Amino acid sequence: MRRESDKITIRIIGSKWNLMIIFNLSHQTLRFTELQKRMDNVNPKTITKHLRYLERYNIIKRVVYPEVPPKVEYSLTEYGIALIPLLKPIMEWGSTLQYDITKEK
Amino acid sequence: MRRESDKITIRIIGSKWNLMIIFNLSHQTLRFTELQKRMDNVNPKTITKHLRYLERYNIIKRVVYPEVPPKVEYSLTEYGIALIPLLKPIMEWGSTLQYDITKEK
DNA sequence: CCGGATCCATCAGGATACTG
DNA sequence: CAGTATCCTGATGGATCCGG
Repeated sequence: MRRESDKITIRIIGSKWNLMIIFNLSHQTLRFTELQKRMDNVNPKTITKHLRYLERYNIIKRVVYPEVPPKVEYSLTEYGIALIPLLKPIMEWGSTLQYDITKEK
Repeated sequence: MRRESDKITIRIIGSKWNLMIIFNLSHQTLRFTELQKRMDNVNPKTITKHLRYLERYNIIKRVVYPEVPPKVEYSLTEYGIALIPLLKPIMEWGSTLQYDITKEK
């Protein structure tokens, strides 16, 4: 590992949940429940944990509307948006993955 | 998530260990113990598990030399090498990450 | 030297209930 | 609605030992 920042970067993109959140917010703002629905109805604790983590690194934005019932919207920040075009080529790369069944354990 | 392949891709790059292996092999072939040393001396079980996983997807290559003592070398395949230039921009992106201490929990 | 086998601690995440 | 709290289970990874 060359740089210290690489470890943090790996901790961010090396996480299934973080990636799923980022992808789901990549082209739209979503409320908590909407996001949860798109993430296979994972339990709220898991989502909250990763949302807070991404928020701390200024990758996503959390906007609370002081209403009843409560309304909270999540979206990517400028910084987070900058990640999307970098992730795209990797997904393209992954779309041609070949699973070797002979190495099945 | 748009495609089925995206889920697999996320399972590959959304893993700390997989990323660390790929990075460590990105510019050199390494033997098991050398790789282990560079990965903070993580236990062999963890390394083996992820090496096998990456091997099954043709991302890394495992070459066994029938010697005594045994010698096994790991390196990226052509397919794995193709991932490196795609990962680089993301590491650059991550090098400017800002941690927001006010959102410390 | 390359791992597989075993035992154990930790933790992520599921299920569910509940509140501001 | 947007979480937090609680309880629980399964997977992950550490530590150690051992064999080919």
